Amino acid sequence: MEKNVTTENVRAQMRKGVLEYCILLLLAKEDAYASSIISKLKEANMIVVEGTLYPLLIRQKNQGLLQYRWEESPQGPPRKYYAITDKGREQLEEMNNAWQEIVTTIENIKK
Amino acid sequence: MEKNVTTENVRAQMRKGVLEYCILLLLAKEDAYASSIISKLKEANMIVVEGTLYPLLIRQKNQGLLQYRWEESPQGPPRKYYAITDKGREQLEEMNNAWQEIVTTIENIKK
DNA sequence: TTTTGGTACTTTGTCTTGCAAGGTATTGTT
DNA sequence: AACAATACCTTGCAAGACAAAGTACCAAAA
Repeated sequence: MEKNVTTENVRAQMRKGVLEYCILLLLAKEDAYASSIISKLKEANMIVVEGTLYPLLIRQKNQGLLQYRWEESPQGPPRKYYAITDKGREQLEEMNNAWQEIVTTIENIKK
Repeated sequence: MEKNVTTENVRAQMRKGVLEYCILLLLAKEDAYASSIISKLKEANMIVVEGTLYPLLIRQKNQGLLQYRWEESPQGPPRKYYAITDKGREQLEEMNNAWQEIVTTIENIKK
């Protein structure tokens, strides 16, 4: 079944708006490093690539929503584990509200 | 309770991803001109300004999703009424699916 | 010990898009 | 004529997503 380019664009654009939200949701459950975040999001159908994620993590860290620590990897270079901060959890609550609002708004417009 | 700048940004970003979707949803119900679209979206809590909407309508028209006709206004200059096309309705279906997927994805990530 | 392959992090350049701000045009009222 | 209200449109800037290319580390094979 051909999912044409336009269709992919539609999905991509919608994903953009919730990407930061997804990152915080994931990190609220457990610490993770960039590559593992990409895998997890992929599993959940939310495609992200490195060039998107790395700058995004840095932005969120600079905003004080995240912090990180280096950890040895069983194989390969060390990993930069990100953890959500208290401020990040506050922001996450805002995002939960914002998300709920958007969902409601769409439902209203559909009526 | 102060809704700070950050909070507004969070909402704004989420809205972005679904703006085009909202336009098509509205126009699928009835034809409308730009100013009225802005009012309707505002009512539904989805703030859009002219500088965003006009280029967006033009893009959607250029993609063949919309068409327009001029109509006299009871007062003031003529209005450019936009109507959704068949192609637009196809696209809208895609967007309905995409939206549903995103909602499901978020729910999955929350688990 | 050099090479290869896998893992991970980072940066650069391009393109799209949202938006503030300013502009143009039409009509009716003062 | 001047003004106010309604509409439409454009410009310039900034943010962000992503492809692509680059850097670095480690272990195992050659």
